[in-house]
Amino acid sequence: MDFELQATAPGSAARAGLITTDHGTIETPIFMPVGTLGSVKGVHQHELRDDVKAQIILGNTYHLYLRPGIEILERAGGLHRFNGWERPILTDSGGFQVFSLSGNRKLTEEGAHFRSHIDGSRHLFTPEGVVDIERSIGADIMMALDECPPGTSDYDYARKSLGLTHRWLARGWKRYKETEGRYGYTQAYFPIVQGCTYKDLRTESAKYVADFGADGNAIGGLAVGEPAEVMYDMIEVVNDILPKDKPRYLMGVGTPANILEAIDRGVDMMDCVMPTRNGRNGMLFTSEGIMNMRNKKWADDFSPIQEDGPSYVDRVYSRAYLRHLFISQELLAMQIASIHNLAFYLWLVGEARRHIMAGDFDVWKPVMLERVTRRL
RNA sequence: GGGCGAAUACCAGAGUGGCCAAAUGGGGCAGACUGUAAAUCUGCUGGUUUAUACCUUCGGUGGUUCGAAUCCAUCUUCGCCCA
Repeated sequence: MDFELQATAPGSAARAGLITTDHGTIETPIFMPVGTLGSVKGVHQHELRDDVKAQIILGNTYHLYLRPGIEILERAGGLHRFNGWERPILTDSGGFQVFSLSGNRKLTEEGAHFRSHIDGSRHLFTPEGVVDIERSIGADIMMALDECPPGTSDYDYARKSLGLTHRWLARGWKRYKETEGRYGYTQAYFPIVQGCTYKDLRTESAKYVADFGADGNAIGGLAVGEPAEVMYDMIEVVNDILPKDKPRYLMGVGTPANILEAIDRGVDMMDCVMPTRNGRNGMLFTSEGIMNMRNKKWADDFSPIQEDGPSYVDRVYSRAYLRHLFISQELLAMQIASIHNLAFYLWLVGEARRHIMAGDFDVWKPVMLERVTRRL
């Protein structure tokens, strides 16, 4: 994997770049749709590619390991072959599930002991084992196994957790270096900075992570309950230390506003379930603000979803019709909303990139920020 | 013409003397959702700008009772059955 820094924005830490993988290039800053189980919920691959214009999608190690299972993925020839997505894929390690399935897991030095949320069966994720699984999935970018502590963690817990994440990282990195891609293409391995909301821990972690010299570096453990301003502070602290010539991936973020702020602070890659999950639940993000499509105010609004929107669904379907589909619980409602939201997210980061390269990101961003946070 | 049964909030439907502004479901209104255990979850849904408070409601009218959605009489409407 290769990263070329193409431009930096005056008056900002924002940058534009190009990531090259064996499955194609990625223009940064980029938003990555989440496809936990190997599917971006409700969106066909051709819609993802041609309409949403996704350049890379996510899969999840924990979920894919449980279903369909590693053996099937290996026999399929990896996830790209299995799901028909020929562009890059990034796999999360399952670290976030350690956090979100907190009732069903126990952490030891060895690894994360899980109970499957599906059948209650017991499993152990070690840093080495997760690398092996991600090799089998065949992700272009593999994430290290980490612990993602809640944003409200106290200092002692955060410090202890960070130590574990770092020791796991060293073990995972060792396994990564000892193995190779099993389908004939290369796979990158991204370490993850943790440290909760404590600047000294974030600093320590960023330094520790940077020393591995990985192809890219991630910032984890944010947008997990802490105030947005604290998250922005942490991004600044970390990005001050992470190497400039490698992509920086802010994990699990976020709202359109979060994304603009993250880009402004030098983040290159982001992912979030928000455009798809909130879309399925009736929330639309647009360049004019946020709409709850279940609200009655749209019942007789026959104007397009977004007249100048980046996706065909924006122009073909009216707000009134989309509301009708949501109220009637039609599957199409969730599909339209997912495509629209993803296309909007990709448009947003594409515009950010364009303005970074044009040199007026610092002018464009505050205007856009005001617009995307409106409630329509 | 005769007999039986039923009428409850937007809809369906519990409740058969006080704990009933009235269960439950649907519908409606609004909110939440950030590396997806989520096509999920939460709140509200007679009125009074807030309410553990008051007012108006359970087909109509008139009674019984300290007290009625609940009991009685009668009327109206609907359904079923018999001629």
